[in-house]
Amino acid sequence: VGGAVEAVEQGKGRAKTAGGVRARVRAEMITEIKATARRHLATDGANLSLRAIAREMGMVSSALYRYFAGRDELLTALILDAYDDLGAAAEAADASIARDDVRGRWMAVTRSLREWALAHPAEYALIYGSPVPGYAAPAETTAAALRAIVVLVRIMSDAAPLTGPSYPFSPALAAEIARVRTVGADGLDDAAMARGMVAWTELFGAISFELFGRLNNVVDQRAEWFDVQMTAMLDYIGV
Amino acid sequence: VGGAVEAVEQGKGRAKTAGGVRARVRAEMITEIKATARRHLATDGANLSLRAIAREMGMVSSALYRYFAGRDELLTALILDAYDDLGAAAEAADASIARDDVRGRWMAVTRSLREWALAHPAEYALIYGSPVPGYAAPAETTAAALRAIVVLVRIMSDAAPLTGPSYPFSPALAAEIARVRTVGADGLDDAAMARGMVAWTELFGAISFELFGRLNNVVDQRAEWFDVQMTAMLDYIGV
DNA sequence: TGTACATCAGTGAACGCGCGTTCACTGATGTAC
DNA sequence: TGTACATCAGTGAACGCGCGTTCACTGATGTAC
Repeated sequence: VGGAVEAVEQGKGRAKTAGGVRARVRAEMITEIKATARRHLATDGANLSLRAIAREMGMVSSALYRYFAGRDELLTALILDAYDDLGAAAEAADASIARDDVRGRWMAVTRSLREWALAHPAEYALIYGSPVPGYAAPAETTAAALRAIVVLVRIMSDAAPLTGPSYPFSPALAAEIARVRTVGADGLDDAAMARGMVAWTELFGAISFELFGRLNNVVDQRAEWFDVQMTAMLDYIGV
Repeated sequence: VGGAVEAVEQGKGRAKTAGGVRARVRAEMITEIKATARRHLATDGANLSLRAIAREMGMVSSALYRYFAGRDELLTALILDAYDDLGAAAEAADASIARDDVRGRWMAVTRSLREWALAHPAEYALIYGSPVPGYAAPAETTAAALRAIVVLVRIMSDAAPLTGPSYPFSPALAAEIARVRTVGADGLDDAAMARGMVAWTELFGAISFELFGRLNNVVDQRAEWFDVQMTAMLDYIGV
């Protein structure tokens, strides 16, 4: 398989390289199927129809089974892509700000998450909305969800030590909070990590409220309101 | 119509009262249809099927059209009921605590909202989850959504004056926040109202995280974690 | 009180769609000798 | 380099389902005189 790719690199279009071409065409087909699926997601929600995707691509629905074992596998691929894309947006936003400007990094990252969600509402709903009925997300998806969160945790970690309100936890809850810290924030104490989790909830709560219509007829100045909330969380965390 | 109901009250089962009986049977049918629909919501999500409901009730699907003009009208009825039920739970929780114990009232009400959501996950998803594809919620539903929120706002109002962090708002955002205040919190200033809206976001963000699986493999001590978050919000608001 | 008529609930068939998945197959492309 | 064989993408038909909504209808219940 790896050899086929090398053949493409060396062969410069000669017939011998066709094996590599086949692999590349296959990858492009998968990309196109997912792109078409994403477009359908936008109008039909998670009621993803393989037949509709095939129809739009001008092929017969059974052909899709060459690429995905079924509807659920396609859904899983879309979910993984969405987490990855969201995570990449967060990383790019973080990288664009000077390391020592931790507040600036927090605002840039949270804004980038909001903007990604606004630009990809259906994909956001897929990963942060109500669960798709009849679909059980495989374990790999929960790992993929970490990517964006790690960026946020690192920012907090870079700003440590943090001071702010703390609350008593049972040993069991304290252990769980400590476990969250292992994703990249060893420098934070339990109380700071807990405040970070409060902010995490506020962040996605705010994005979901906006996207799912909870702000309709309530707040129209949405970018500003989002910034207010995220600034409030910064202060609350103690950054 | 009102006369028919009176006839039932007076007639004590005689044949003449059959008109009132018809109206009551009709109301009972509507209740039963909605109850069946709610049960289906739990397994199939918002992909509510009129045929499946009719089948379970032992009737033919077209018979449902005697009671609801179509699928969307049934969905609307379920949404209105859900908001109402949620609001009633909040009001009951609030009423169970001494008036001057504002912190106790806040905790009782927010807990009751979480518990309602856990007991009615599908209905919660219907009103606070991702929008149902192809369904446009009529304006009446946004009014119904207020009931639970008014309870929270009143608690804050009863605790006024509140002190806490404040942020600069544009005049446009300030006007929107002022408008929110009119639902029953005239005693609050803009900054306090904004903090309340932050808490509102955190509250439903926390419930949604728990219900939609975002806490899986992260936090298992959920009731305690919820209390921590809601206590944090109380302090943040300044109650 | 008794009877003629109107209202209403529910039926059953039909229309015109949709779906995921399987299977035997054709024909093109890639591989091994 | 040329040829025989293997791989693979995509087809088209079929299976066995599902759905919302409309419509003419039957038969029971309620109403007006």
